[in-house]
Amino acid sequence: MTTRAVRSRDDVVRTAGKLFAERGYHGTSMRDLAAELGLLGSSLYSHISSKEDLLVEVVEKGAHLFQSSADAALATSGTAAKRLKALVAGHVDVVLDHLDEVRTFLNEAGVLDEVHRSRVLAARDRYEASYREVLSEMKVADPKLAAIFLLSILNALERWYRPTGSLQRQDLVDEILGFALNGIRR
Amino acid sequence: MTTRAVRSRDDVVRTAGKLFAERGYHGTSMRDLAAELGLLGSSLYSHISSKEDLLVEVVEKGAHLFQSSADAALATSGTAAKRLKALVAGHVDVVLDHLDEVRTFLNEAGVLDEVHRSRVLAARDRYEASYREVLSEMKVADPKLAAIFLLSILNALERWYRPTGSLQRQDLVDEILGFALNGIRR
DNA sequence: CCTACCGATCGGTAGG
DNA sequence: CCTACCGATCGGTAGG
Repeated sequence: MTTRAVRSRDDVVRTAGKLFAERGYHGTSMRDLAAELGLLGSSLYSHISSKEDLLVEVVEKGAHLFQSSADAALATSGTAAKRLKALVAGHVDVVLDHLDEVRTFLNEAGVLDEVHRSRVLAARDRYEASYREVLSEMKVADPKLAAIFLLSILNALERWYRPTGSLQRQDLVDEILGFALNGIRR
Repeated sequence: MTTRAVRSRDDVVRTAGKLFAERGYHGTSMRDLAAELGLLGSSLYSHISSKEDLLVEVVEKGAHLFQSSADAALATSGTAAKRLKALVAGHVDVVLDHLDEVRTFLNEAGVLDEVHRSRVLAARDRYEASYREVLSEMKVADPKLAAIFLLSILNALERWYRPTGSLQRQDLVDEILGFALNGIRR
């Protein structure tokens, strides 16, 4: 006899994040998602109410992780340089520990309806403002542009970094900070 | 009487690039594409043979633009620093002048079948190798990582830069080069 | 380039 | 969580 799979709502949301990250929202069907969980498509609707709601939940989880990380980093006592280091280390941790939610947050937010999309854009801007603020404290000439450049490096990690490689997490943080502070002349 | 729209194959490919860039490959239906051209879905098939072929064509156009740009930059005489500047200026030109093909190249290549995807990955690695080579000539400590960081900044332009803003193209190039060479301490 | 289709798949529901 | 569906939309074809 075959056993029926029984899944929690959290299983559904987490697996949705995985598939949205890998194949994109429009590239993932509800039947794909159900199959990944060992269910039939219709069974998903006892856990969630719509595919769109699932995307909202995953993307907002990503947004929340980044904001929590930034809030903690800004609360670090000491110099602004130390807070910048905490911001970068926190960002790296969020990307590497919650890759699916981060990828969905970064790449699929554009699919959301107007209301949710603008909420996500606002969250992103608030997060970026944390970087601008610390960079301002460090008397950087153009904190806005510096924040964009640093976050470009950080957000791109999702596209190339593999934890199985030779570059360890702490080294990665140091390399990014070194590059941001001094460029390639080190 | 209403006039029949008559489109060229190139119109179809260019418009496909626009929609793939904006909504993603899976978020664009052939009827969406046709409507954007003032046609009915079935009319597209006198120009192209499949939706997948359309994606291949747009992505390979993006790959080709970047490679041509790098080849020209590497042919620049003078110092390695000058060649790096040519690489960065060329990349910025490609992104700003061919935004749709670039966005599709960067964000939708993963949708391609195995054969085409690995071809695109190889093209990307060849392009990145141009950066590694020039950075090596400049005696950078870790040319591989420096190339990744610089390209992270360059590829992210697609996500935030608006030509209507106050930052001009040449200033953008200078800012990126300054950041890459010296970091935020300038 | 349009008319008229095709089978397959989509997100989702009713009811058990 | 499954069975049995639903109408809508998908990529694509035949023929003019």
